[in-house]
Amino acid sequence: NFDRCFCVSKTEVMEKWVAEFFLRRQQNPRVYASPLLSALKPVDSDDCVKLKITAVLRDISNSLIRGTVDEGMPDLLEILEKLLLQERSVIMGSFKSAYCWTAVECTLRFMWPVNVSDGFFGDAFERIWKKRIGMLKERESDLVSHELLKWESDLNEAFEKPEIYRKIRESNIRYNAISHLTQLVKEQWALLGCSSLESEARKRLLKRKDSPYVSRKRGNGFGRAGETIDKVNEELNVGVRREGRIGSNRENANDVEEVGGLEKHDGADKVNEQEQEHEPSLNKGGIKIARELKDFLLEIQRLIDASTRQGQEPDDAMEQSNDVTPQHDEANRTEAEDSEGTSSSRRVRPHLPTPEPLNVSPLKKVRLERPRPRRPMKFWTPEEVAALREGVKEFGKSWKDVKNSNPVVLADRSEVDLKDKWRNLFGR
DNA sequence: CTAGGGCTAGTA
DNA sequence: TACTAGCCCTAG
Repeated sequence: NFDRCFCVSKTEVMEKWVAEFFLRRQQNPRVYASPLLSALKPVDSDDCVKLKITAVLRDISNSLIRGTVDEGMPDLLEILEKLLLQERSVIMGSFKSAYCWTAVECTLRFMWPVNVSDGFFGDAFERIWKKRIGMLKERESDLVSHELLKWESDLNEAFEKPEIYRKIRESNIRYNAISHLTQLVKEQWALLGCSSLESEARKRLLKRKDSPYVSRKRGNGFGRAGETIDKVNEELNVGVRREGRIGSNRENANDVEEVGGLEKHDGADKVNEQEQEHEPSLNKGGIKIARELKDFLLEIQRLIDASTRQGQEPDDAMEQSNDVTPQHDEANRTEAEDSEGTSSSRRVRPHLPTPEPLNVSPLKKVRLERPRPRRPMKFWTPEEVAALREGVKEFGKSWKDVKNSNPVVLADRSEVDLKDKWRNLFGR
């Protein structure tokens, strides 16, 4: 499948995989879905719907991690709804609840004054419930639930009855909103199944194992993988146990938990738990899958290397990649690899150069280049000491404030210098 | 950002 | 060698 993909459009598939890889990672806080997707200008195909869903989920997750539920959230949810409909998925109850509580929370943000007429509650109601939700009603969206309509009438009533306004104003809507959103995101991540790279690795493994699942149609890597993956995992785990050399017994305890598990979780503090769902879970399918995935990634690496360095055709690189530096291969092979099929044992680990250290901090960069020369010794003038005394009298041992209290006289002294001088003057 | 230990150059 | 003033480093 990999080969075929590369015949169709190598870079396109690669871009999608790279985008998907980044979107699924929680650890990179600088990845924001929209700019990443627009940078990759993905074509509008069925494949892309899943990638777009991944992107929207990443945005929602990021928002939840920051703890913000603002009016960008209903936007995201509406986009997600459209994408799910494109995929002909059902809009689940959890989605409706999440949308409802988000809408309420967005309105509640404007209910901070004690009286209805003092704030922007009216504007918010108009904007969110009349316009936004009005449009949902027009197109008969599934997001318009009974719950939502109930809230609409309650909020409407709040204009007339101060006690209802007060009651709503004082309720903890935010908690519910975050809980439902967290639940929604968790479910949707689970429904997305494993990443394209991971499913590709699994497929390749199955081919090699000559499994009955090989002939099964599994999509192109961007299709839904939910229930088939479960079966595949089952098969893999059975295989692993039967072979009895990869994956020690303690790993089997984890087999029960699967990618598609949708157990109920309520509570805003669960945001990070759902993030684990779409992270690569290498203890499940076992070490073997991990190795497959790694091999596969290394193949991509070689491909990129070959095409960028020598301007070679990627397909040629693929062919050649199977027989290079055999002695290196031999040296690095483990017991488990030895007992595998020949096609995999012929694979080699490319010798990659040690990456240059990333000097993110400008301070660190200076330190790495050479040790900073010592500043020349400079005795304190009486003016400086006087300024220090004055500053301490006013601000205490807040050296930053002391320095700011007389920045002209103390221009040559750092906060640490002030502290050191004070220590010299009045002992430790 | 601060506190506190440690280092260095100068001096008795 | 001991002491001091000023500067440096780094944990929290």
